[in-house]
Amino acid sequence: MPIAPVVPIVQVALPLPLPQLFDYVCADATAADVGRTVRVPFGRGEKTGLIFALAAHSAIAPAQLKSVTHLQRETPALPPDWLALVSFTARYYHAAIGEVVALALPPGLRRAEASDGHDHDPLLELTAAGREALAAARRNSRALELLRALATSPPLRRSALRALPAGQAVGEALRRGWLGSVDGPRQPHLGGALPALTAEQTAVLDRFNAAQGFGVWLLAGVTGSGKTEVYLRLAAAALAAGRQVLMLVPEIALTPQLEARVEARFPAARIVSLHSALAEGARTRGFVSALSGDADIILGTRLAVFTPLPRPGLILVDEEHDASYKQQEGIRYSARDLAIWRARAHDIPVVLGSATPSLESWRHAQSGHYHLLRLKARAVATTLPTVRTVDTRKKPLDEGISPDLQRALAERLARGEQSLVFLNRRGYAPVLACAACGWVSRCPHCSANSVVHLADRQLRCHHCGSASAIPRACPQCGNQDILPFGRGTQRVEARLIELFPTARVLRIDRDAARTRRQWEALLARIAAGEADILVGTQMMAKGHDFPRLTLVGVVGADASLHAADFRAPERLFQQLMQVGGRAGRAELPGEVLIQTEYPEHPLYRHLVRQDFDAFAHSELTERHAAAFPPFSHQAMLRADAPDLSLALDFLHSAKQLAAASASPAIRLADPVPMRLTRLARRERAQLLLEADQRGALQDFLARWLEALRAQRTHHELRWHIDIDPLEV
DNA sequence: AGCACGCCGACT
DNA sequence: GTCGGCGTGCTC
Repeated sequence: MPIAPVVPIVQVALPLPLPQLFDYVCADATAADVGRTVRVPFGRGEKTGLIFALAAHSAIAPAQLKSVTHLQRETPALPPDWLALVSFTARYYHAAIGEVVALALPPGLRRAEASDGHDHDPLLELTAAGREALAAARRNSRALELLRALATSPPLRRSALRALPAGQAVGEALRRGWLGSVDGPRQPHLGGALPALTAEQTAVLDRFNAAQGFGVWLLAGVTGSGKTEVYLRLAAAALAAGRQVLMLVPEIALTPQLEARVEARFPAARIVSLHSALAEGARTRGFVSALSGDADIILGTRLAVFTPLPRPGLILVDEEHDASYKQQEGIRYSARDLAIWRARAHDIPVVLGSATPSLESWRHAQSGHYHLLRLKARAVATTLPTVRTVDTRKKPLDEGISPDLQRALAERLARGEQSLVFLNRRGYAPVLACAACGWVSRCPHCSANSVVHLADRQLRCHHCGSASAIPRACPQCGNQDILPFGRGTQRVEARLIELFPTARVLRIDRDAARTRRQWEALLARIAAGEADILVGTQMMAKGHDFPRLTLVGVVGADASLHAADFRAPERLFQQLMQVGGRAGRAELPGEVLIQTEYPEHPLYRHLVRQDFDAFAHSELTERHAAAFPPFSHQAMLRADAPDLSLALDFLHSAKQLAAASASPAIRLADPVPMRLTRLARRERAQLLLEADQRGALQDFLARWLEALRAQRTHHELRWHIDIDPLEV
């Protein structure tokens, strides 16, 4: 009996919202091709997919199997651990595997062209000897050896320079005298005088260094305590061991300082920066350079968690509590949680850093699942800012500004110091209203008010972006006296200009800093001392140093105090700690004034004492009593449609379907309209699911969602599942 | 998701 | 008599 030749079958993930892999015949495929991209016929067209596995047989009838049209072998294959990360992401967030691939791969690798090989990594230009020399130098993490390797030959030198970030390469070339006396940036200092460590920092590093392999380390350090220095020391050790470092930051646009600091500290390391604002080519080059093992440090936003790391050593997650680690649309993954999963898979440490850890992480640190590292003192010779509340019930407010704040601002002005008035609401006023008939400026597409923007004479919806001119009279009754109610940054700015005519007032919000360039220009003006009083939203809260800023006034924080979301207090505390941390750096002591009508509120009392532990303890006690996360696990089924009833009907039927098969371990809430029910002409509703055990919830969801997907629904209805939702 | 096929209303 | 609405079903 003749033995049938075994034709290899490749199992391919395709960019479709379907859970399964697709089998294709690929005559010359070997195990080494797993993780490579392929061009395959699909339907009547063609698609690019990623080989996830090789198989000898397929469940699909042989006659129906098509053949791979092109197997891309130019770029290195994605390694098995990367495929495992993608598979896990698909499984955990209940997303289609091909869609996770599309999310995780940079645009340049999502298409596999028949090779003309015109797009390539600059490093590939290096000769074999050059690559070896670079790799050896990197393993030893010795800058001089790397430079020696660069200097061996002009072509090698040129290629190697191109492999460095532009500014750094110019600097290096200048140092080496390769460019003569061309004007360029100042020489980056190599190594040089490292900042001295505080006793706390030393203790933290010692504890970390005594451990090895996988571990989650929660680095809880107050603002200014030198968390970044700890990151850099940890990174240095990983680099010295020839390993790669993945460093995640919430928003790279807001952290050019960190980028510069990393580059200055590791001039010989290849640093790749990855974020969604990057051009397609640059993102792809960064990804490939990490994949090929050339990149040493990968600095990026949440999407960088999918960067392949052939020689992983350390993962850092800065500001781990930040909500921007959770994707809020499409596949709603948490980069912080995936970073932890990856660290476990690679058996390497992951460090979560924050001045105000998420209560999830804090609880894990309390229970011993994570190792807690603390930095309680500021690294520079300065005490923490003093924080006090201003009871606004007893004070006359002038456009929201209390006499206390006014006095404090005047003092700073007299001393030539900077102040920040923090108000997390942009625009002039949140609503325009008619006192005669009760008309208010509603967004025509959302269940929200349209915000008055006096600067460009518009009413704008902050949710859908729709805008219209400010009417001169009430559109409903013709009354001429329609008035803006409430206050935004523009209004406070305007009043501050009147109150302090000699002061230079600068507003910093998303309207003033629409682009990264505008934002950097504003930062430069602040740094150059061109502003006395800053009026800013939460943009101002994130990791920037303002050396001359000594006063932070918080206006209108009470609004978040009574929000329905159980995470609202956590967010408010984090935000106020963070913005308060802007006050007082270097040798100037800082002061924080929080205007409130509830000075006795426990949240403010913890804030005044800057006692995160006590705040976390009281919040966790409440969460425990209510069986909220981190004491339970949640998933949210959301639906939206032109009609609310359509969305609610779907959720009700979904709940019925769930009740039929759910174990008592799964708690199903009732379908309810979302807080902002109407958004961009669609009505939204949600159904909350809870369980004490993550596994039970996951098992149930897998079955339930499969059944839900099999159901046909009204064509105008959209739905999605959100695992570990941040907003409930 | 696309993109077919497949049956019922207003037009050259 | 056709063009076209989107309901349903499949894609290795």
